[in-house]
Amino acid sequence: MSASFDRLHEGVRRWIWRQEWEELRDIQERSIPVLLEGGRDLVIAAATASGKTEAAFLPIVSRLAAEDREPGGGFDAVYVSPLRALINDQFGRIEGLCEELGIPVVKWHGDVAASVKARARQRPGGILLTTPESLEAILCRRGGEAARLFAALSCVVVDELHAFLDQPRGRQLQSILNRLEVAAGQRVARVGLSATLADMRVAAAFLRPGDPESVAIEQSAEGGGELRLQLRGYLEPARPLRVAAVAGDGPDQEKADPGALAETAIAHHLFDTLRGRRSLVFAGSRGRVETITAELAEMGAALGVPEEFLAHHGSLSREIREEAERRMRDTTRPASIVCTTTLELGIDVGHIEAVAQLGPGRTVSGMRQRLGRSGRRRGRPAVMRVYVREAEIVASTHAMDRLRVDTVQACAMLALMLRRWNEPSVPGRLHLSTLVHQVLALIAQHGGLGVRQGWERLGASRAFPELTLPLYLDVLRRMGRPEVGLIEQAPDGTLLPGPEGERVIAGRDFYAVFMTAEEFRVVTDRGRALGTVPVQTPLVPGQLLILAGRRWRVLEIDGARREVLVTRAFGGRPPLFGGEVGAPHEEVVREMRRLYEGRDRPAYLDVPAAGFLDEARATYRGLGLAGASCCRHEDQLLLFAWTGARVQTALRLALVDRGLAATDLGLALALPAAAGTALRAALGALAAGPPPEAATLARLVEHKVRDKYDCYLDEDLLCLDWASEHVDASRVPDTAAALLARMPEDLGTPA
DNA sequence: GACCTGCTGCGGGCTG
Repeated sequence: MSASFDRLHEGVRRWIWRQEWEELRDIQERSIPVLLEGGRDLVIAAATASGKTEAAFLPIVSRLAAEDREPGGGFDAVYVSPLRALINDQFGRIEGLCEELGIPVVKWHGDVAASVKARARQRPGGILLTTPESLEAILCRRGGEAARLFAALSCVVVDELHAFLDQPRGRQLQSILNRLEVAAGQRVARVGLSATLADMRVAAAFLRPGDPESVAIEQSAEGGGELRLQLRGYLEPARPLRVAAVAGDGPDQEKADPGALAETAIAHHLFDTLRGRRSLVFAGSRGRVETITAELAEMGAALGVPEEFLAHHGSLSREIREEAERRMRDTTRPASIVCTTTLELGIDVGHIEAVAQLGPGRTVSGMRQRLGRSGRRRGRPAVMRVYVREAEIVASTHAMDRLRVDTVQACAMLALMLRRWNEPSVPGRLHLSTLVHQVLALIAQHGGLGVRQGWERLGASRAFPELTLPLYLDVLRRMGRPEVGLIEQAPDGTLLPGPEGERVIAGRDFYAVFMTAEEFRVVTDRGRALGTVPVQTPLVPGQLLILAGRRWRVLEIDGARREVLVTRAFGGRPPLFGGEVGAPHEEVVREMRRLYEGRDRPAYLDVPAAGFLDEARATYRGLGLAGASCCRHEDQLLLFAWTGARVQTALRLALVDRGLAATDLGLALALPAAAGTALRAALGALAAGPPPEAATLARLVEHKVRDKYDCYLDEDLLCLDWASEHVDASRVPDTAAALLARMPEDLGTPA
């Protein structure tokens, strides 16, 4: 077959023959030599379904088979996945191969029976497939056994690596990787698998924070197949007919909602192009999944055709979601799923012909990940349609709406995706909530922790790369305050759990570093679990509700059991899951500016979308933005810094700090029209001075508690942590100077 | 600031 193939263990080669593979895939050829040698960290980047899992496990299993390890001497390799569903998928793929060679494979996550885990603990060996949270639980509950369980550990494989980047969960995993190496008493090779990375250095830095240069990188050359992109525009009429609303008639009232007409037109297009095919529709929010799926289902019902559009998101029950996934894998009949980010990761839903995305979405990497789910078979194009809605322009339309921000943003993101750009990692994030968690976890694992030992594990090890010794000590002092009670100090200096710490560590949800909101379960009168709604959702009996793409009426609410009983009905709206969209990355904003200033129309725009882009450029010129940083719109000044969220937040807070009422509109800051002179003075001062202190600016923000253990931090620590994520103050002077240089002389004339 | 993700051990009752 090939040189790489010949180097594999005989049993592995036999298994490959039996699979009737004609050749090894490109990424497998490349990864096998690196991993057969062992010891080396490696990032494996290749498209979905390109054989990444085998690229990692063929050589790892080969090595284990050749070494003939002592049974029960500890797990030889650990596979970490962000999803239980992925562990179940991978178990099926690895088990057959390992069985052949007598290497045990054990699944370990929340759904696995305690008896299976007990057996694995008694005779640990082979490959352990698990989650970060289960590893956390093993280390915390069985700290004394960790050395025995992981004594033989030679390799850790992290699947869907990009899902951990920049997340509290990723920081926890980095700390756990370090704790595993300490337990093993040796350096353990780290292997990361990902489909969507554009910048391999980010992945390398995640995998081995102290020494990213040493990480090998293998990228597949395959996957440059044909790409079919379209951006479709839909016009939102300014005054939808309100005839039915006057009559007060339930279901029809929905049709009078602003946006319902464009939404219906989008649903019609989805129905016409996707029916009879296999596709995914990324709707952007759970609420929109529900309304679109319900609309598609009703179109099908009106035509009397079989149901083929299914809903999939995080508030639907496992039963409903797995049913949709099974239906997608059934190749005998067509089906499409309307989903949120739930189907962005590698859950197996079979071959997908086309992908649709509603709205520009939040990130370019998300867009690439979604596109990657289509056209997975060789010779098939990847198809993606992006749908945007824009309001009809009438006399009262706001300048920001006339700038057609969604259309221009979607254009910019598609352009950046085609240039293979991805959002980089946010530098300098502290993750103090996760640090608090890891201090408690280390105490739980070892039954106590020396102050110095904690610093070695969390700071010096680079598990928290931005952590300084003084900040670490500040966090410990805060955790030890009597009113916080997370930790106490024994006479010899050892850190022990305080009363609150005992309570937190003993809790069932200690192992996860993210929060879960309280929810009601929604059950049908036939006893079927549909999903959950946030407890804040205002619910009364008789109320109408859309869930799982169907319409329901609430029969009864059982507050004690946190359960809502529903029956089939007509009308209704989705539960209020809540939320707004944030600003895109700076590079996206820069690309948007290039689009406003350019003249060419990308080929992938349909006629209405091209019209939106023309209108956007006309507005841009009309507002004088080609030469000016600021314009007047009615009673507002609009300030365009073209910087992206973190610098713009710093600028806004610096202006607020100087008494100016600045609000963030996404692409621009808005100030009262009368503030023109004061704005000029404030920008002058900011341009001349040193950069403002980010943590001081954060004091102006009220709701900074976001992550699970933020509630234990004081205002000072919270400001540092919040600023490290949301504020880039270093560029405020330059940005202020640039704004000032392009400030028009006369701000008094309305645009 | 959208979306998503995870989970132990024990005691009591029932079955074979």
